[in-house]
Amino acid sequence: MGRAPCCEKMGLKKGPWTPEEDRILINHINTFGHSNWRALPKQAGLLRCGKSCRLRWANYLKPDIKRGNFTKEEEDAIINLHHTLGNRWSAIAARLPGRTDNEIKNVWHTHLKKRLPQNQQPNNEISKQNKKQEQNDDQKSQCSSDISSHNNNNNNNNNNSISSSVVTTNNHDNSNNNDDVDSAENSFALDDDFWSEVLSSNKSNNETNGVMDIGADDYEFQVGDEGVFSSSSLSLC
DNA sequence: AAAGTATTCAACCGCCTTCGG
DNA sequence: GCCGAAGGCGGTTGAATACTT
Repeated sequence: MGRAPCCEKMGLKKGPWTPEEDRILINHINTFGHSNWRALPKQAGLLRCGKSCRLRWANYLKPDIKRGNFTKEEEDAIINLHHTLGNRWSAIAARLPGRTDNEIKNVWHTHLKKRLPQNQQPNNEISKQNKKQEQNDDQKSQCSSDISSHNNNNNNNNNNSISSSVVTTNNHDNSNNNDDVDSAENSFALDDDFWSEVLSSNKSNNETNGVMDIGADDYEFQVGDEGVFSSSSLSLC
């Protein structure tokens, strides 16, 4: 039957985005949202396909994106999450607030992969086997995405550190994929514990709103307001 | 200083999944 | 239940930049 191209090839611009295009896209999304990516470029007057707009927004323009180098803690978290989840960058990104899947993927391929000893090279089968399970998990709760989507207003300053203890207990080798599936679930539990722990300790220290200290850096957040980091969204059900 | 090589990262491509008619 | 459109994801590419010789 043939697959329709993602966008009309004629007349649509490709390649790096200009500041002007960025400005147009940001203004349009801030005003109208992005309920329909395919229609968005036309409405906004951009000569881009919807996919390109979505990618630009998701990976670069979205306000809660944290730019700059990855902290040691973040890198450790990525390594451990990758060990657990495989190449499921979006799932990893969902656990690292402010970081995008593309960014994580890049940093993995450019830095982190090289650190692994030969016998710990990733086994991509993990990701395939876990995919269904993860989808079920995601359906049960939007907890992961909530983590990233609820920390608006913290961008730029939120040099928040993810404790390496989040996921550091998976030191088993990856030769047994079935074990990995189980371990993955266990590590999700660890993940949950981590966030609950962070939040509960924060609550005791800072009441409901204030500065969360996780690791070396402070993390500002508010509880309850729409669109901000909230303990209810992080409890991971 | 110039040329060659390596590295980084934004962006694209194509497949898969989801959703609505 | 089927089909097509749209969104989302991971793999890959290639231009820009950094580094080495």
